[in-house]
Amino acid sequence: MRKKNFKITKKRQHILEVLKGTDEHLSAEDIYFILKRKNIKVGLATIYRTLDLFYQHGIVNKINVGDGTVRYEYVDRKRVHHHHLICIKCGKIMEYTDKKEEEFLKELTKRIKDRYGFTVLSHEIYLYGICNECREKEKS
Amino acid sequence: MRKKNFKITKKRQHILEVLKGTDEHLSAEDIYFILKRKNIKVGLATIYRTLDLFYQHGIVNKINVGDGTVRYEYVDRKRVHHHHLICIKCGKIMEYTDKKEEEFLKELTKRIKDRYGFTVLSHEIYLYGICNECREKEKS
DNA sequence: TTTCATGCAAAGGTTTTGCAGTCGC
DNA sequence: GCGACTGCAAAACCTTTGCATGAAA
Repeated sequence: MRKKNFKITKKRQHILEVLKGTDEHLSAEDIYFILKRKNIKVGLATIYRTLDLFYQHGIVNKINVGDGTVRYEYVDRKRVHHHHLICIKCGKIMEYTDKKEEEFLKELTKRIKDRYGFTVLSHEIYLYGICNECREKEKS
Repeated sequence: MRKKNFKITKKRQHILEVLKGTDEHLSAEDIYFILKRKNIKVGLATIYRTLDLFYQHGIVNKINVGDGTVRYEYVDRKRVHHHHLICIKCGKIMEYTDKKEEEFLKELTKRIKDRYGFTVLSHEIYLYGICNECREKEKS
């Protein structure tokens, strides 16, 4: 997995650490400011380049909820596969897991292959709606 | 559905027609050039504004496959609900439908509500992989 | 005739790129 | 020392906005 010509530098480690240490879905700019607050100076361009590198190597996932930025999350191989809930009121992104979904997707992949000749390699599911907090607020 | 202060102009009709007349998933720029080729001159800004208007009124869906643009598709109420297959080689976007998926999503919506208190209102599923044509090409 | 729609150009926000300097191995 | 990494600033890109003009009801 680790191609040659791929150096593990301090700055890259810092970026990875930020991603590992949060359950939020961060944009490049988010990471830039988080590091800045810790007095770690990394240029935005470097962050973009590093995130792309990580993505090419399967170290992070891209999340695209249509808010004008690409967000990233660390791929933790010890965790169950998950998907995302996006609140259309406050924009919060949450993760969910569902056992039956895994089974379903496995079957779906097979059906897609049979019907369309398309080989599914990965999937993204986004569920849009109203989160608990926003629903409570609306009541009042 | 049709709010007041919403005029049906020639240009808006042209834009809608383009969307109705294709099974591709078009960006604002795509639409701009398609109209241009037909000698119909509509400014890009107008297309963006119109697409947003259509979106607000549920006339079109947004598709976000992470290629740096937002794409749109006409919401045909006579068609079954569908989701998208995206080829990671050629970038082609295809649609698929799956009866069992509909059932599954209905159940999933209920489980999400029970477990997370999150009310699902809509969903997007993107399956990434290799399309038939690209797989054939790879063989050779 | 009043209100909304449009075009143009400018601005906005995010991401990428060129290049000179720096660091890791 | 060489090749890869970084920062900065500029550029590229997609999308939005302000404003004067034009079209629709």
